[in-house]
Amino acid sequence: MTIEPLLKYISNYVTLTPEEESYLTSKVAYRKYLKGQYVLQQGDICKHHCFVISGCTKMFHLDDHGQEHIVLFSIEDWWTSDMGSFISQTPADYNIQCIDKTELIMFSVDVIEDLYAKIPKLERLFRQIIERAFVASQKRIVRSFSLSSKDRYLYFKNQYPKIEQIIPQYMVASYLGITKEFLSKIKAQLNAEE
Amino acid sequence: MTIEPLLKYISNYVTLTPEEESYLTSKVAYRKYLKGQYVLQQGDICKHHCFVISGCTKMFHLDDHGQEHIVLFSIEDWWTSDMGSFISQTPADYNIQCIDKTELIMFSVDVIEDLYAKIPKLERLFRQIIERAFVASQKRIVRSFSLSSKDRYLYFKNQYPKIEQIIPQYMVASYLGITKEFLSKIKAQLNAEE
DNA sequence: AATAAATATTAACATAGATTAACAATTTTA
DNA sequence: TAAAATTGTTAATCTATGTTAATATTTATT
Repeated sequence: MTIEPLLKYISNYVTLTPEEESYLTSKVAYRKYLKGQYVLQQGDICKHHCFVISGCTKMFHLDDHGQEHIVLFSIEDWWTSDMGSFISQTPADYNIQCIDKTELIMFSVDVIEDLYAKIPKLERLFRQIIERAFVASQKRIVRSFSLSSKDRYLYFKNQYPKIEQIIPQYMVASYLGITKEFLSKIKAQLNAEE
Repeated sequence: MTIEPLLKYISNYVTLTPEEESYLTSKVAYRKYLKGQYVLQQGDICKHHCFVISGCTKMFHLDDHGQEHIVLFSIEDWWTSDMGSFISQTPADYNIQCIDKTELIMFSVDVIEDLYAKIPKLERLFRQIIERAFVASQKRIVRSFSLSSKDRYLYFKNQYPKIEQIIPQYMVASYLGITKEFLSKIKAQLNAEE
């Protein structure tokens, strides 16, 4: 069954009864996207919080100069949504686009609220997931101020080796907040070092 | 009563019964700090999640070169803690220091878990608070990549006018990720503009 | 009020990283 | 397999911001 990876993911943190599992399964939506398709566009309302079954998405903001700033990559077992837009149902700041053929499990606002009410364990789990995402986000801010571009690249490489394999290099540059040309230079320099 | 501002803050979001309010009150700790005192030091375990009643704190990371990177200012009605350290009881990445005489309401790990269990409304509220903090943190990452230092300063000034009044300028610079000298230059330039 | 401590400014010079533009390599499509 | 499209590299030049150091201003202490 396609939803299996989500149930397995959840079971790492909390134990659901068979009834709870089938209730959850009955409520969420499964959807396949092709490479290049948008799950969300900046300005639209984010209707779903999504769990990635397979594939890869990027979430990015398009600034006034038409520049893309990648905020988040999501691969299997991770989540994606414009949380700000989702929780207040206001226009999104971010685009979410599939970098590969991607399978998602989608939680609508109503469904997620219903699940919180019916299965409090899930509210607890989602709180903990957000807490960890928040911690990671704050750490990224500190790294962006305290590390050089080279060190941020090395950190990324080390932290997300899987992601580096599957995305083009210019997206890594965007995630790191540098130009693709400068990342090229950094890599050349790293190669020269040994 | 010193805890009143916390109850008032909570009442903006959820309605507690008088029993719940007094249970909450019986569980949390109130503490006064003097200017300069540390609530938490990098490397220690963060024992409390704190609500600011009055005063101001800064949370910052000290990097390998001894440089201070300010992650967060907290004034009245806001929260402070090293969330990563608090939730997993591991050594803190951040220092929390009082910039002024500061009054805090402190939630220990045990207390907060007990409150979540006894008053699920509070778990919901805390989830929502974290969600908003996470959204704000992600937006700050995007600003740090898409805006110039000048524009980040203008954003800060506009967003946190109260904080700018009470802290020295070199801390604003640290929060923005620039040197105090460069912030001076930016301000001189802004003054020259009109 | 006088001194000391903390904070802010200014200017000369240095550098990480951006920009531009041309080209090279790889991947996709015909 | 060839052409087109996408991705990556290199090098010259430019710019935002950092560094250093001297000085000025404000605030706290005696």
